[in-house]
Amino acid sequence: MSKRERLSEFNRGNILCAAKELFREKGVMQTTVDDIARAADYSKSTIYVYFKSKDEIYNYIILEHITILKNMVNSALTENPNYPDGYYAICDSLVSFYDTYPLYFESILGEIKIPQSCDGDESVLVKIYEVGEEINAIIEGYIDEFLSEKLSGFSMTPLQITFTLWAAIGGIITIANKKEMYINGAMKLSKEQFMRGGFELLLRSISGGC
Amino acid sequence: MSKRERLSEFNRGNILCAAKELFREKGVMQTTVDDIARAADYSKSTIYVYFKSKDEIYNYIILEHITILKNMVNSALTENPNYPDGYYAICDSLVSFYDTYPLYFESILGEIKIPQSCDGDESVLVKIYEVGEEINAIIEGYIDEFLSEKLSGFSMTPLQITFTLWAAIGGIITIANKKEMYINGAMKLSKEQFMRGGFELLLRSISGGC
DNA sequence: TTTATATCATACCATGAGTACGATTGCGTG
DNA sequence: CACGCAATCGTACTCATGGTATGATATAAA
Repeated sequence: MSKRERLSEFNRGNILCAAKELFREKGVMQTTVDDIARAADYSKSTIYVYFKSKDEIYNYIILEHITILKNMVNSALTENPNYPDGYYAICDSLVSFYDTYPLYFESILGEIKIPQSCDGDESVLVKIYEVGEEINAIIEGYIDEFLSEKLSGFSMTPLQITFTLWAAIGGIITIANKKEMYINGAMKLSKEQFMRGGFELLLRSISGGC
Repeated sequence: MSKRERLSEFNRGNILCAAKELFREKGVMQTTVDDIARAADYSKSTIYVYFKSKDEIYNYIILEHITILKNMVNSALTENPNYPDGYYAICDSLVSFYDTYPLYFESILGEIKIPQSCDGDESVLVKIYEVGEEINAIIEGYIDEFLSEKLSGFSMTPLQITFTLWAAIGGIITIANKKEMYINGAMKLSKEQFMRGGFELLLRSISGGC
């Protein structure tokens, strides 16, 4: 990598870092491009040299976080290779990811809401997609290894099960957090207890059955 | 209701109707208040006589749609009072709601993303919340009636099960639609097949078990 | 006819994304 | 050292949009 490229990476990194911090502090919408420029100590013009738009900045941050998530899932399964520990470890990864980066959870779950139209090549979006695929593959491998014999009775492929669980777990975490008050009040449960119950219920659906 | 009030309702209805149509045609973000005024044939000033903000207009439309959803769920269960038909009927209601009103599905699932801070009384938001509660109650009644004996083995209350299923079903529908292409390509399934598989999996989790 | 209310048109403000452009800085090379 | 190129800067702009202000006009009741 040439010196030029390294410098460029350095600048991009600074900008992303400042943006990340501001997004966390005051939310994505409430952060203006001028804010980012000020915090990163560049002029606004320079920001637009390195990124096409605020959206692109956001997408690069999403890429960073989906990669973090991949690593979390990966090490969860490395440390808990058996069944059902691995399953719960994945769930815990997701929960802990939500707790640490609540801003990005939803975007990542649907692997980015494609903004209006994906006209340009938008290489960031492609990379995000690819990391999403890697996460799929990791989980699918686990499902495949430990559940294939139990699942001989029904017709879903490991990929389909993976996707279904992913969707259901994501839904449970989302609701648990959005409706935490309600869960505390009407069910007398902490959101953690609620989620745990949900994960157990789901597990029963793939391992249970006579 | 006085003539004055009736006129007022009439005007509010016209505005909401125009907004609804525009939201459907070009999306919520892409619709400006000026657009709404032009389409409804009022001046912008008048719009702001009847509604405090664009957000409030949006919330009234949400209220309308969550009520539609409540009626759909209700009649689904009236027409299919047994088990497991009722369960699948609820799922189908949600799917069909998504198909007809994709714009509002997500907002309604989390029963509205509370905008920044719910400072004012915001009576619309309260009403939305109440209709959400009514939907909960309807489904909870069904769960309670048909599954209570099967569930004696484990510790979840019907309300918790209702909420968990709601969250999981919502997650599955969301992902199925956002990732329809992927599901078609990598799994060779239509999104309907995928969702059906998911719903069956979930049902197994509450009815299965030896 | 007077008065209150609803509606209107128009102009305006504030914010924020993104652009234009000319000035400046600073490094590498002849 | 001097030149030139590329990065960076600052400022001032455009444009879109939510929301407000204001004073004019219409309409219906008293």
